[in-house]
Amino acid sequence: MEIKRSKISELFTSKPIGEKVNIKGWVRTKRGNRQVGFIAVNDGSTIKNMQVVVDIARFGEEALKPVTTGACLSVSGQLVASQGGGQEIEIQCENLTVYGTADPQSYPLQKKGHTMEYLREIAHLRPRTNTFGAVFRLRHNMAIAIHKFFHERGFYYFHTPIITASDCEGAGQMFQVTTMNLGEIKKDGNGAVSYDDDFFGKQASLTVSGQLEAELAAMALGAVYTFGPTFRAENSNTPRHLAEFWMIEPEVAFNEIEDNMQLAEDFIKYCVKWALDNCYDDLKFLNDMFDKELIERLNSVIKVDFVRLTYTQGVEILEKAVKDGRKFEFPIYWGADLAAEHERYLVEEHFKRPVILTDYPKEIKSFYMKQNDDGKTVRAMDVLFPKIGEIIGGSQREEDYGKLLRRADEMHVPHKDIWWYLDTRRFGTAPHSGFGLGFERLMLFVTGMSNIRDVIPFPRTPRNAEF
RNA sequence: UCUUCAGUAGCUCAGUCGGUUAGAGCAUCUGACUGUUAAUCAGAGGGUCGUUGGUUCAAGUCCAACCUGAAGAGCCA
Repeated sequence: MEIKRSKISELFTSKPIGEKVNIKGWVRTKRGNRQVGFIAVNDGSTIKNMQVVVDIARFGEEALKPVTTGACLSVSGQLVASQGGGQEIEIQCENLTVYGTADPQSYPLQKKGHTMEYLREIAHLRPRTNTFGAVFRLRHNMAIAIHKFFHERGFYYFHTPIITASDCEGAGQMFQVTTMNLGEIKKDGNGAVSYDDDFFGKQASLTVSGQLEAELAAMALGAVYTFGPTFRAENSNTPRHLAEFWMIEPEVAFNEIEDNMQLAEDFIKYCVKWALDNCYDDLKFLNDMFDKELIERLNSVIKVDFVRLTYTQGVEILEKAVKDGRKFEFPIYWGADLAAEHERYLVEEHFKRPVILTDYPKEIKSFYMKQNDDGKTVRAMDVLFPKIGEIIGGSQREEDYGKLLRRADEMHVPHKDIWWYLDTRRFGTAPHSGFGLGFERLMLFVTGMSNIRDVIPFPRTPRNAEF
């Protein structure tokens, strides 16, 4: 008789002791002696393994030969309270089918731990480890939390283009998109590449941000957010950068910078709380395995108020620290862009909690940010987090057509590339604000992982596009 | 892109002042064991010392270039 398959997570929740159940999953370990075998099976539904107990006398030693680490099984039997100490329940095996074997000589995952660097080389198999199972379950949950947060607040999920012909944000080097034969590129009279015959009839690239298009949507739908892939061709080799990453960009009409800050703070707290409420088993594993302060840090972030101060105040604190003998590698003065060491000092040493810095000098920020009356600063905001630095960058946007135009000119953004963006300031302009958050940066914080390549299934970095 | 560190068995690493046949733990295989918890115990097999070139009587070890990985910095999210 066929028994309906249960997910292991369901069995651990409902614990139908005495019932006949069926599970399907992959072998993590096998132990035992001549009389009895113990198989730990994981099906991805939870970090917990189901222990399957096999009476060797009944099945024969040969039957267990193909049951090795990595093999895929279907197991039926009675769910019983475990006689051993390591787990609450287990399955007394009555029927065992091997769907797929995994040759132990060549299967790259062993029972013992591996380094993250090694697991990156076998990214096709690393979801089968406890660590990456936990990370990817969390990744899913964070995506759900993001959509729930915005949906509950009346935001619309707005899809901005992946392929774009405008590079106006200046957010970084772009990947070019073309159908031209790179072996025979057509040049014009001046030796410049001619895009007339290219697919779009002009130069096109992968998006570095959906912000400008999200602003268009905010000017109609009121409150929107994007959540999609983003591409940067920067040669950045750090544990915090990817060439392909996912970004969340809310944009809200009538929000001033203060509303924007509140939204950012509420948003992060909502996501962190979601993880604590819905992924505790996985967090506990990551906490015990990699980062002993993870859960404590997550709990603390949802409790404290983020510090809010202006760039000018931040620089004053840093200047005072220097006067008191604190050494920094880079000089600090009003007008300087803050280096990572400066941000870290403010967050980790001075305030010891998340910090939102606002009102930066206009020279070090983008053309679209709203200018303050002092003529020197813009209504930018960066949310700085312990361990990972800048997790959010945002601003109130310049809604004044004339001021925006002047700023675009000063920063050499051609009008012809952003005529559609400028139009929003000509037709029914409104104060509005928004921010961008790198999804994998949030993942770093929530999982406690230390390298961004370990919070995305298949990382894209310079010289690496395997899988 | 810059700086620093690393690359030796399937994995994680040791290898002293350049000198005999390159070692360990885990994994794998064989055997033992009446309920194991990263099971335990005994034994066995397993090496292009990242690549190329150089110095030397002699190179895993010294030098150079390159490749790969990591950390920090820059750029940013």
